Amino acid sequence: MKKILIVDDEKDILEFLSYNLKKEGFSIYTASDGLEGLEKTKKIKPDLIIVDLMMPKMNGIEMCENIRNDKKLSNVIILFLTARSEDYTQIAALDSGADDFLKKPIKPKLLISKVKSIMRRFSLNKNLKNYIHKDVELDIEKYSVKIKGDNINLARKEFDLLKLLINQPGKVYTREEILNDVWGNDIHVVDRTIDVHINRLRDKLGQKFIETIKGIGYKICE
Amino acid sequence: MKKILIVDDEKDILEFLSYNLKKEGFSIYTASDGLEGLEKTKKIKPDLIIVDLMMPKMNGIEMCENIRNDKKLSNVIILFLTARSEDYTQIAALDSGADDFLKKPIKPKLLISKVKSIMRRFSLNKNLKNYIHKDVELDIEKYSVKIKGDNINLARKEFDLLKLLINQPGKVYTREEILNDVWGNDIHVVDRTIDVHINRLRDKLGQKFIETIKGIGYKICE
DNA sequence: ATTGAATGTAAACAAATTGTAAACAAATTA
DNA sequence: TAATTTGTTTACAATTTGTTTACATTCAAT
Repeated sequence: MKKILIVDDEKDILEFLSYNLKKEGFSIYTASDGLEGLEKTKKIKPDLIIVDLMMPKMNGIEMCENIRNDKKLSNVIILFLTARSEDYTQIAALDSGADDFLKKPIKPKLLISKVKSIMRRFSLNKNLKNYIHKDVELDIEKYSVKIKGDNINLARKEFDLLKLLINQPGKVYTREEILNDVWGNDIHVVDRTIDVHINRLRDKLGQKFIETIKGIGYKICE
Repeated sequence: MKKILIVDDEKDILEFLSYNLKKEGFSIYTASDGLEGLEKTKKIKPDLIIVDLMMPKMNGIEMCENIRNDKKLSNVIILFLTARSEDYTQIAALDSGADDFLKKPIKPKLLISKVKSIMRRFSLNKNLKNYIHKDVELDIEKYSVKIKGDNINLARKEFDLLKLLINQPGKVYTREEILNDVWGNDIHVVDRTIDVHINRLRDKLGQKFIETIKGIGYKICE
């Protein structure tokens, strides 16, 4: 399910947006200033961020620039929320890396329509994703994995497994989740097979990269 | 160079947009109604289409739907031009597959900014005429390939295959992608045929130019 | 410390994928 | 038409990848 982070200091707007987007089946997260927004972005890794231009602590443009400068977050789509319609503001925002605009007052239908449109556009390019965690860098499109900049070779299952785990470092993935995601629909393998692949990943990525949670599953160390 | 097709029935606007976008180094093509726009889209395969909502013969929304329903054209970006700002118009347009809006009156700076922003997001280099990677040089129009300046002879299928792969060195192309792109619509070949052509390309370009990603496909080494 | 279940790990085996040469078919050119 | 080039299929070898198994080790609960 697509995750949307909404960042605004006005509670009314947060609630209004949350309500309307939840109704459409998105997972909604909120933050009330730029700093919090930045933190949550790192933590949650939303697909889309809707952010108010004018906020205390860190405004939308600064937040946007921060996000765009972080390789790990560079895939997210950013939608600006603004009452202002002056050109210079729009240009400043575009240069900071925003993908689109929503002007206040926001009308629900238009909101949904825009969000869906931009999501659709995004899903066309979804293979461009990169994951970076510690020394390990994963490029989905190139099917390549680097450690400290050096390419290493992973077999397909190893790659898929790593791709899943690195999606959310720190999160424990159960054997069931792993089987469902990496092996797919009709699973005809013993679940010890996972252990073997984890073992091979450890050989290649270092012993401390993946942690075992006994009785549950595996996770990538934060 | 990026190609932009502008479709509008008002001459003033065509000229205004052409002037401003040419100045930025884009190749500009124009059409004055939806039908002509559709034809030129098929012929020119622009990177971006700027199209007026209200036009004679075929309006922007119809044209947009036609384009989105054509698989070969579905990658093009569509930017709507509208004087109206009523929500229902925008929604209809977004649903028909438009990617963004420009509202009249258009301000030059905002126009350039938006076009560049949207181009950046879709920078896939699809319609380039020449590709150069390492020692290999490809001229699409001449159908010729040079290695270190010396011409070599590639069969048509080999050329098409190389053209696809060299589009994005480093990106892995799956067998499916390759079949769809090189063999086209009704594919009547076994996918091992790809391997044979890859093999022949390797004989001609050197063994290290194309890399196999086992279980996935092939890519050109960066 | 003991116990037992869970996990680590190496090795054996099975399955899948690709490289490659050769044969043949189809298309193109002389 | 014949000769040549190009495209496709096939078969088999080589290699890589995936899975299972067996035994060793670890860890947490008792």
